[in-house]
Amino acid sequence: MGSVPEKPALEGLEEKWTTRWETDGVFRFDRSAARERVYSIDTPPPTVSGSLHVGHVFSYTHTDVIARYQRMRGRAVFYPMGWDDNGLPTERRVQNYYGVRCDPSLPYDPSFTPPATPPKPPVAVSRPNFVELCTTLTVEDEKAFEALWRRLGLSVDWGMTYATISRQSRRVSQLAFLRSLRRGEAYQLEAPTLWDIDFRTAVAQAELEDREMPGAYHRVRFRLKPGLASEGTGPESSPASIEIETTRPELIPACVALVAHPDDERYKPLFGREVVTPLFGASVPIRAHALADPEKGTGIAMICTFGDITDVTWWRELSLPVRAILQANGTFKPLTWGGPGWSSVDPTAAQARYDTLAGLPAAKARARMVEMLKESGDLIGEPRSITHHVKFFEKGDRPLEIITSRQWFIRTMDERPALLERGKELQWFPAYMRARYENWVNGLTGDWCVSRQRFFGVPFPVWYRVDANGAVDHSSRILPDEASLPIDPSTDVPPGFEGSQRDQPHGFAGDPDVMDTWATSSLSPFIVCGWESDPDLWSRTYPMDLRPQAHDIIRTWLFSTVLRAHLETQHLPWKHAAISGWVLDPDRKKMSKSKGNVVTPMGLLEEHGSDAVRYWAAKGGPGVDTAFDAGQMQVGRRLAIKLLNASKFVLGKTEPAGPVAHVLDRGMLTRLAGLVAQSTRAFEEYDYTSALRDAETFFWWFCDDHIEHVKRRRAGEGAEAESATASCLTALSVMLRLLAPFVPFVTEEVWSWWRKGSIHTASWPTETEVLSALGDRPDTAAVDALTRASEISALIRRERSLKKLPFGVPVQSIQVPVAAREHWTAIGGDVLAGNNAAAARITFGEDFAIEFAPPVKP
RNA sequence: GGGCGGUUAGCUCAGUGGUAGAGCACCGGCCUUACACGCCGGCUGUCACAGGUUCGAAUCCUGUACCGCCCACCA
Repeated sequence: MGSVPEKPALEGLEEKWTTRWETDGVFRFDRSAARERVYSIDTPPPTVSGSLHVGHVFSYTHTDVIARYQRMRGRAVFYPMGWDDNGLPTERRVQNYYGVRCDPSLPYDPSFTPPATPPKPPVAVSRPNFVELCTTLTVEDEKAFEALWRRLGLSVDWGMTYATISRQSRRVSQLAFLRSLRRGEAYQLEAPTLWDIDFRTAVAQAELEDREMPGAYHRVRFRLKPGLASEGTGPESSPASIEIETTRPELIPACVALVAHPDDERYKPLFGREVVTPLFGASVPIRAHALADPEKGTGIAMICTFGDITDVTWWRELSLPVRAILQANGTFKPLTWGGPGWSSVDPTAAQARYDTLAGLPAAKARARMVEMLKESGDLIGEPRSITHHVKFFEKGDRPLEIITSRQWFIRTMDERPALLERGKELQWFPAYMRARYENWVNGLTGDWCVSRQRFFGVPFPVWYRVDANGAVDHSSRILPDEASLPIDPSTDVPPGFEGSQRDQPHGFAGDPDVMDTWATSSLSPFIVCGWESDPDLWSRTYPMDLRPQAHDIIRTWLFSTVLRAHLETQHLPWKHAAISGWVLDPDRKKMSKSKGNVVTPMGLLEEHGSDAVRYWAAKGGPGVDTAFDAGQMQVGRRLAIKLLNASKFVLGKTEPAGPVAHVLDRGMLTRLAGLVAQSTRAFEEYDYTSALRDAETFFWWFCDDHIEHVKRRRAGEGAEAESATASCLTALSVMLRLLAPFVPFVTEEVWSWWRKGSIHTASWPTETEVLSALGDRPDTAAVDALTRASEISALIRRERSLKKLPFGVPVQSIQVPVAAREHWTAIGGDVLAGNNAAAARITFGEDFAIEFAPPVKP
């Protein structure tokens, strides 16, 4: 136990208590707790290569408030912290930070050290060297992140941090993958997939975003080939040519068909006929498909392999051939016209034209193509400028292409009905967020592509046999033992082979790809709860209680976690999902770096104090986007200061404390008991916002109204003074605990003045506990008296204020409204003492009336 | 185009059938032996709009407008 300082202050509380909490192990998870007593939280691992911003401070505070509440309720809180260091953002940061680029063909250089300043152009390093640099840099980032979280007061168990690239994460990711592979949920396929030409990797549907781009419609003429005489209904029904509109004329060499709606009378007679592509002279059929929109363009479209995902649908459903012209880096690949698959009525001309495109990226090829179409007269009119939405990788800079490649997928389409069921089982806070999830599940267009052609990630634990010709036989997989995981097939050698056989005839080859970062993140409950590695921990923590996260990653993290848990354990990974909103600028836009208005979180904490920032954050309820508001932080700071001062006052007299006998004290504690019940109910519904608001309102009322009434009585002696002393102490203890989840530093500080142990492991107050001071029953009559007392004091203060009289001018007489008469004996003393009216003459009447002492002549 | 939220005081937001609220801001007072980083008081509204249900609607229903978000939209 400490003592009450002379001049309590907030400065330095963060350092003092974060240190103490750490040394005392206040937030250490109790590994011996049974499952029923555990409350486990699936913390979002922030991306370490980005920087933390105000939005993180906001949403992580929400989780911490809940964690602290649950801990005080007696739960063993399992609250680990993760770092998402795996994936593209880290790769990009490492490239810029060190001035390197990864070249997987290079051998590992154990003596490599990065240049002091990033060179231009970047120096090429091997994949193992690159991964080392990623690891080095993320460790630095993680330290900075942890420092911020500690300063904010997150009550995580810092002995349980995890990283998504850690050995355990790689092991879990690979193990879950192998299990999925065994069950047939994971499969490999050579198929057209969305492809980022800069990162040179496949991307998944969940990582797409639309951006508005300028574009142009080009009207292009395709000559119709003569049909069989028996098919035509007359010469007038067979035009000489068909006009299509396209925004991507450069893809004409990849055209494999034209398509119109089956009911479109304009094109009905032409289905089955062929056209010749302009410039390249390839014969392609005219086909019918319901996805063709008669309203768009000329109502007939060209199908290319592949211009967009509709092309992929058409290609698949109409069983069309592939004519791929784009390569992985987004440029036109060299090819030979007249060869297999590239027939032309004039191969020489086609080749000459194509050769001017080969090697060009799409945008340049388009310009060249327009020139050629103009020359040949196949372009009708001028291109018509439009703006349209184009799919981008969310981290990418150029539009996605669709490229055929070998990728790993996890079956999701078949699971959609079951996933919708899981979504209904999950308790969402706020409830309407479920709709986001259901929209996403219903809108899925394909299985989840989980492979990425990147370097810093979890490798697929797969090797393939290499045949006699040195070609990789993807159908002949070699899988590692589960016990050997994690492995890296690019450096580890499969059982029964020698390292020298890598990539040799009759040898083996490692799968070159790494997993989508969500393929690891989706396993966060498995990673933290010790799936298949710590059965004891697993049995105490899984399924988890809470997934806190922001709404923008429902389609990625939440969805994929539900999917993986569903596939692996056939149930939900957690009971509750608490979805936080965003922090908005005052102009209602999402706060972002590009707007130049991001405040650094550490700066915020230093300026306002952690409790103050947490106070602001806790005012934003689940799912509610909240404006950044330094004013609210000031209010939070005032609350913290008030807590110091009020506590100092209450603790200024701790004895003698007797039974709570005075009616105002009984009324106050009855009210407090109701508040405790209400706050507890709110917290159980994740409505921490109400819990804060109500506790705060009560606290200010307690300070400004109740203390002002009882302080003079308390300063005296006897049973009535002892009642005041006892009730104020009870109230302080309860209020501090009700506010502790929100303002942990100041409440801990005050607690330390008079109590042993941390307030954060003290028990959450109960209604019963408060009522025990009142003989276990609420005293409603006392609440009535309390209300009367406040009303009369308000009337007196109002008059004093309107007459602009200092407190020092005593009240001479009061006419008390008769409504208060029955309580007056009990409350009069405190009301008069609190208003410098101790000597006033009291009468009773219909209305309130008051007279102050005449001013003293100087 | 589909879905989800929102619209209440100058600002930020509570309030989900019973007399319109809080904090901030603003204005006017007050050193009252916990706190001037404080206290007291005052001002402030067609509860977006239009219909409907109801004895009674900010609240329930229908529609509209606007704001935001998620998804779809590359011919």
